[in-house]
Amino acid sequence: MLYLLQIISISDNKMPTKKHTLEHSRRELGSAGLRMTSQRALILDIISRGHKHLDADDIYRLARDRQPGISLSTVYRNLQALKKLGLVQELHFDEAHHHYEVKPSAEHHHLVCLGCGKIVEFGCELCQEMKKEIACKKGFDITGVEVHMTGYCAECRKKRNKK
Amino acid sequence: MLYLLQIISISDNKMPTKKHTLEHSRRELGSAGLRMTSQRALILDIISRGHKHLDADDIYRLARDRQPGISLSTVYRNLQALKKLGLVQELHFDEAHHHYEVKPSAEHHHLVCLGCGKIVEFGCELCQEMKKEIACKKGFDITGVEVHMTGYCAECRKKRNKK
DNA sequence: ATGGCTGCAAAAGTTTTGCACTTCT
DNA sequence: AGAAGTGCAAAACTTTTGCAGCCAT
Repeated sequence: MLYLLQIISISDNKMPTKKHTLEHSRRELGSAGLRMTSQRALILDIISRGHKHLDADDIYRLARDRQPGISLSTVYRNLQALKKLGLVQELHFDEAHHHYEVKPSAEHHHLVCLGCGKIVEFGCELCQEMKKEIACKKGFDITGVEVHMTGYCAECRKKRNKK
Repeated sequence: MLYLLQIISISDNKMPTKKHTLEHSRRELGSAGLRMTSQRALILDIISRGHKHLDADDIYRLARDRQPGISLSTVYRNLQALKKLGLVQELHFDEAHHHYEVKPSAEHHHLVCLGCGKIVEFGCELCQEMKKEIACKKGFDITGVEVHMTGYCAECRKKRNKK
C-alpha cells in the first residue's frame, strides 16, 4: 500500500506547539469515545515530529525504539483510528511506499523528482482558486485538495544532459 | 495497494480510435523490444474501453471472461510493463483500491465524494499555470500533475442536512 | 532461433483480525 | 465496572518471482 498521512492543520491560529497538538488530539479522541494511550501518544508524536515521509513500518520501528513492546498491529490500528478521526490524513504517493508527514498549518503539496526521489513541498495559492472554481462548477463541498506533481529537479536534469 | 492507471494522451490530434491506440501501442512496444501478445492486447483493450475505474483484480476478472486461461501474474506484469513504457500511468486514490481509467487526450483530475464514493472528473486550466509557477519556483521540469480533491456532492449534502 | 511472455505455484510483503489480557475513563 | 486498546499469532490480501514451456518477431 502506498499512501501518506499528515496531521491536519490545527484549527486555532496560534503557533501550534507540541503541547497544543497533543491536547488537541486528546480532546478529539475523547469526544469520539476514544482514549489516549501511551502507544497512541507515541505514534502521534512520531508522526508529528518526523518531518520526513514515514511509512507504517518506519513508524513501527521508530516506535519500537522508544517502547520495545509495541506491535505493528497497534501501529496500523492507530493510523486507521487517527485517520478516521481526521487527526491524520492520507496522501497517495508513488507505488511502493507509504509515508507520513506533518502539516503544521498551511496546506501544502508535493513535488517528486523521478530522478533522485527527492520530495519537495510547496504551497500554492492557485489551489484555493482552483478549489473554489471546481466546488462551484460541480456543486461539491470540497474538504480536501491534494496536488501531486512529478518531474526532474535541476540537478537530475544536469546529470541527464551529461549522459 | 491503491493506484490508478490511465492511458497517456495519444500524441496526435486526431480523434483517437481504438485502432489508433492499438497501433500506437504496438509501435511503442516494438521500439522497446517488447511484443504484442493476445493477453497484452486484451488488457490494453480493457483499460482503454473501461471508462470506469478498474483495479488490477477487476481487470483480471474482465480479462478472464474473454480469455479464461489468463493469469493474474500476467495482468500484473503487463500493467507494470505498460506503466514503465509510459503507455499507462499510475494515479493514487483512496486507501484500499486500485483503479484504472482511460484518459483520451486532455489532462483531467478527480473529485471524490466522501458520501457516496462517486468520482467526478474535471479539467482545469489553472493547473497549467500552477505547473508553470512551481516549475519556475523550484527549478523542476514537471512531467506530471495529479490533483485529487475530496468532498461531498450536492446530493450527499442534502441527505446530510436532513439528518 | 531466440529472447520475450505466459501460466502455475510458491514466495514475499502489507494490512487485518480473533482472542485473551490489560488499561484508560 | 465497562469499554476501548494492546500484543501475539494467524489469516487475508495484494504483488512479485522462479521456472519450464510457448510464441511473436
